Amino acid sequence: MRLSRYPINTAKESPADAEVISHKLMLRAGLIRRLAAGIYTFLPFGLRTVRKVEAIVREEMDRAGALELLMPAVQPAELWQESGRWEQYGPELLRLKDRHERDYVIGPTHEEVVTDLARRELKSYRQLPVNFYQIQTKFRDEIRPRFGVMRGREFLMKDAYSFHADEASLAEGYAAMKAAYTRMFQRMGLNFRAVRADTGAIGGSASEEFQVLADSGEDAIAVSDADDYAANLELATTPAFDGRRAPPTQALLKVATPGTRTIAELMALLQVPAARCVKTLIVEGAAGDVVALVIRGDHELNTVKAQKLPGVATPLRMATAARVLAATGTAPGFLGPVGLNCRIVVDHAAAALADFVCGANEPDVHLTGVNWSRDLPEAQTADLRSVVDGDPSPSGKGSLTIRRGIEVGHIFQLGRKYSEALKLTVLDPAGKDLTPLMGCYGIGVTRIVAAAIEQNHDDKGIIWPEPIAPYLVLLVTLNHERSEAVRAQADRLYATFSAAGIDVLYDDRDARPGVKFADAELLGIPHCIVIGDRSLAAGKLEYRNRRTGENSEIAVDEMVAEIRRRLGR
RNA sequence: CGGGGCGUGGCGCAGUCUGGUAGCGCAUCUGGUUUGGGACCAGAGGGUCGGAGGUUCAAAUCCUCUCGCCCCGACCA
Repeated sequence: MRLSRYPINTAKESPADAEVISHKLMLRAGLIRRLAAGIYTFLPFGLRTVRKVEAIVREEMDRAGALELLMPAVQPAELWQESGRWEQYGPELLRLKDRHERDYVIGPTHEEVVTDLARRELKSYRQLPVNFYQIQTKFRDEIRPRFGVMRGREFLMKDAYSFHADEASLAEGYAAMKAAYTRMFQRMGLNFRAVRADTGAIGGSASEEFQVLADSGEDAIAVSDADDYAANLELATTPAFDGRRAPPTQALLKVATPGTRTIAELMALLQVPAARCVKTLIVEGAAGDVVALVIRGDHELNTVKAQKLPGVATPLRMATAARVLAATGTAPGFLGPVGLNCRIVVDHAAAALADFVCGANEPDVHLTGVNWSRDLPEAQTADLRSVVDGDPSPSGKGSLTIRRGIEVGHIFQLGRKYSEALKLTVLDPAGKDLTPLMGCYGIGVTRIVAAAIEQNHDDKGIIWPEPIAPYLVLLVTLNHERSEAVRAQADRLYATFSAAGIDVLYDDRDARPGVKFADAELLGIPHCIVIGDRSLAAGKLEYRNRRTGENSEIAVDEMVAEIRRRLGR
């Protein structure tokens, strides 16, 4: 494409409401334009990258044997009522009425539609397993859309749904998808991890997220430095308390700690590290009672883990101050496990402590030199906290680091949630009804574009990974208005690359060199050829590599071959 | 939904406190000079100051209501 015929300008400044680098660069480089909150137009440059991502996704899905189809964005409410999600999904589901006052939704996901399709088409176990996928526009009315297309309300998603006769087949299909996803993200040149994820309300036995590592990511993940263990912080674990702890060396002591309610205040007053203190959190129990959760002072309660504990209310609710007073006789700030008259669950790390500090269940008093067994009974232990940097990996090898990630893919073993709700059955070999198991597999196509930029940029602009670059080669002419030779040479190269099917962008604008170089860097095309009188006089052209910064002179006659060599084609 | 902030040419902002009839940079257009890292000179177009109502001789500026956007949090898979 010739830039002189492209009407979208780049910008030196980015709009004030853009926060993360990918959003700023996408606006400045003219990849997207905002239409409404979380709703964006993809301009030609942006769309080209979207299409490249789609092509890779499609190739790998097809290779894995999945079948592409295209389902409607607008879906009748009846299906959602049948699955129960009309009530469950909440305000994120965009609902609308047609002219006959019939209810519809704009699909945030397609389990209902694909299961409806399956129950109409699939009759026999012989048709299983099968995996249907599509690349299609989704709408989720996010509470807070942000970061451009990273968390938009309307976005492109690849969603796939597999149907299986038994668990073994589901596990096989799931593994095939995991392998396909791994290949896709590798091909896109992304630095990512497959991380174990909470299955949440959807349930099911396995779920992994594909997280692109980036500081701006909205998810926290724990990554092992010694093997491939990686998990969402929501469920990352570290080895449990093994029963060994240091012997007591201090006597149990009551100390006056007036007004000292926080761990930070306690550390300052008693000159003890937070890791030697415990905090006692009172949460609502499932039976109308309360449960005390004991965590080391430097650790954070993990709500996902805590609410999975038997006897704890779901969702997790902290007890009110009044409830705490009624149950313990004292107010939050001076609670401790010693002599506490309710169910106590202790985090493994807190259980491993000796000579620790805690509240005395009396106002303005704490205990020091507290030891399990000696001063209070051993209590039930559990994994209650979020792991922190440096915790040992649960695999026993290496330690964990907390990283930020952008979730670009998520694979699930769904089980029979939707096949049961929508009464999908096929006949088994004995002629009996069989309710298939399902898996679902999502990829945020437009989010990948933003995630790729988060990971591939410098202070000048985007640095596209070759496989998803909107163009592979950029031709930049310098002062072609004054040089017929420059223009002719550039035109020839443009024709050559075009004929060879190599995506080439031709900056043939009547602009000054500085403008063209700045835009070249902003747009981030991997390979740039500069055609100017100066080098042309010596029979050379200039080659610039956006990623490595390489800047070399190559003979005119060799340039095309050199580019092809670098592109491997 | 709670808290905070912001709405002034396409973009970035000043002007608001202390009312006096809208300005700067970028971008765009015209002419000229320039030409290997976002040129310079001269000129031009473009804004009912988010919207509605009110106060006032006079409102971007003060008051009321309202809409939109952004940030933090809660919520959500």
